Amino acid sequence: MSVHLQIEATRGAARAGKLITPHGEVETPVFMPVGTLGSVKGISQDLLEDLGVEILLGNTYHLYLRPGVETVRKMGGLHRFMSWDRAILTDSGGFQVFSLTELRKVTEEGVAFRSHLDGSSHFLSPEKAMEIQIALGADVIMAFDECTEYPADAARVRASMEMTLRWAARSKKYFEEHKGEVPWASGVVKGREKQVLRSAQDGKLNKLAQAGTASQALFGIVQGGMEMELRRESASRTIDIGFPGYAIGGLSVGEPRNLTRDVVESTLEHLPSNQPRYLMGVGTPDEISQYAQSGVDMMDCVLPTRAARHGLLFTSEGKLSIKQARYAQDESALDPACDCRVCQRYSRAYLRHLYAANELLAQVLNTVHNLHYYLATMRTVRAWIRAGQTSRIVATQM
RNA sequence: GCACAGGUGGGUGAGUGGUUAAAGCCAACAGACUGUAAAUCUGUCCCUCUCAGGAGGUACGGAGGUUCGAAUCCUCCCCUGUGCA
Repeated sequence: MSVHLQIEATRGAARAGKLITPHGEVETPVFMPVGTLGSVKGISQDLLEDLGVEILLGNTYHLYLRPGVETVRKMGGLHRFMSWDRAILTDSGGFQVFSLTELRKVTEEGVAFRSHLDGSSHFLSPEKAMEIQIALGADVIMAFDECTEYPADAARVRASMEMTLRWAARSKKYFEEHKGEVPWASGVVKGREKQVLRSAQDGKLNKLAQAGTASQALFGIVQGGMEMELRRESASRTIDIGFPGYAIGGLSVGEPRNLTRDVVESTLEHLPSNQPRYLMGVGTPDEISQYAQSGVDMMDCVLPTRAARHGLLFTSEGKLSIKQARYAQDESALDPACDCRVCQRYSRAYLRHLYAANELLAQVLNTVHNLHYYLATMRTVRAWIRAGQTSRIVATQM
C-alpha cells in the first residue's frame, strides 16, 4: 500500500482527513515546515514534535551537495540521520532549477549545476533526482520538474510544461524500476532496523514491495505558468502518467498574489478529488487558510521560518516586526491570543532585545512562534471543515 | 617637566591642499522576505527648506594665520596615550 489520502470530511471544495505514510498519519490539510538541509532552520526536532509537526520537507539538491547521498545512505536514510520518525517529503530540486538561474543550464536530458558551495559541476536529471530521493528515503518524493519562471510568454510556458511532462514520465519510470531498493523508505524498518541496516550496508537491499506495508510514494507536479488552459492540460496529462498525489508547482515565483490564487483555483478543478493535492511554496497564514478551504491538502513554505529569523512574526492581529523600537519596553505577549510556549512565557520587550542583540535564542523563539501560528491556522481550518458549517473562515488579513 | 605619537560625524576608522557633507564597518531607524545560495537583502542615518531634481546652513579638539580654495600647510593653546625624568 502506498501513500494515500483518507478523506474523512468535506465542506465545499475543502477536505479534511489523513495522509497515510510509512512514518505515520498526517492530519490534513497540513502545513509542512521546510527543512531543506535536514533541519528546519532555528528549531530542533523535539520542539517540532512538541509543536505537533507531522511532516516536514527536505531538499534533494541541497542534501545531495551536502552531506552527500552516500553519507545519508550510510547513516541509514534521512529519517534516521536527522532523528525524525515522522513523515518527510523531499523536493526534487526542481525549484533550484528556477532559483539558481546563474548556476545552471537546462537541457532535455536534465540540468547541469554549478555548486553554490564550491563551484563544482553536477548534473541532475529525472533519473538522478529519483535515485537520490529513493536513497534519502522520504515518505513522499517529488518528480523532477522545471519550475517555470515568471513572467514567461505562452510559448515558453508551453515548452517548459512539455519538458516537465517528459521529465515526469521519466521520473515515474525510474521510480517504478527502483523503488523499494532502500529499506528505510518503509515503516516496516522500524521493528528490525539494525538488522535491515546491516544488510543494506552489505549491499543486500531488500525489496520493499514484498513487505506489504506503506512505502515511499512519488508525486507528480503540474506546471503551466499562469496560463489557465496550459494548467488544465498539464494536470490532465500528468494524471495520465499516473501518480498517487499531485502537486501544483510553478507558483510563488514573483507573480501577483491574486494571480496565484486564480491559478490555484483553476488548477484544483482538474485534479482528482480522491488523491492528495499539494500546493508548493505557499504562503502567508491567510493564504494557506484560503487554499486549504479551496481543497488543497498539503502546503509548504519557507516564509514562517525565514520571516522568524528576520524578526517578522505572524500574529492574530497581523504581521509584527519585533525589531521595531516601539516594542522596546512592551511587556505584553507577542500575540496575546496565542497559546504557544513563547507567547505564554516571554514579553515583546524581551524578544526584541534578543533580536537586537543577535542572540540565537531570538531565532529559536521566533521560529517556534511562527510555526505554531501556521499549525494553529491549519488546525482551525481542519476543525472548520469537520464542523461542516456553511460560512468560510475569515482569517486575519496579512 | 622633556621626547615622541595622536585628537575626524552616535562609535570605530579612512582621508594629508580642490572631484569631501567627508570611504568602509558598527550602532540606530524603517522596509522587504512565499517548493531556503537568506541569522539575508534594501533604504535612511548633521540641521533647515524643497516644485524631491535639488537649495541653503553648519562641521573634522580651540583660536588665529597662509591660500583663489584647508579635515589636510603654519603658529599658539587645550586634551589623550606611550617613554624618560
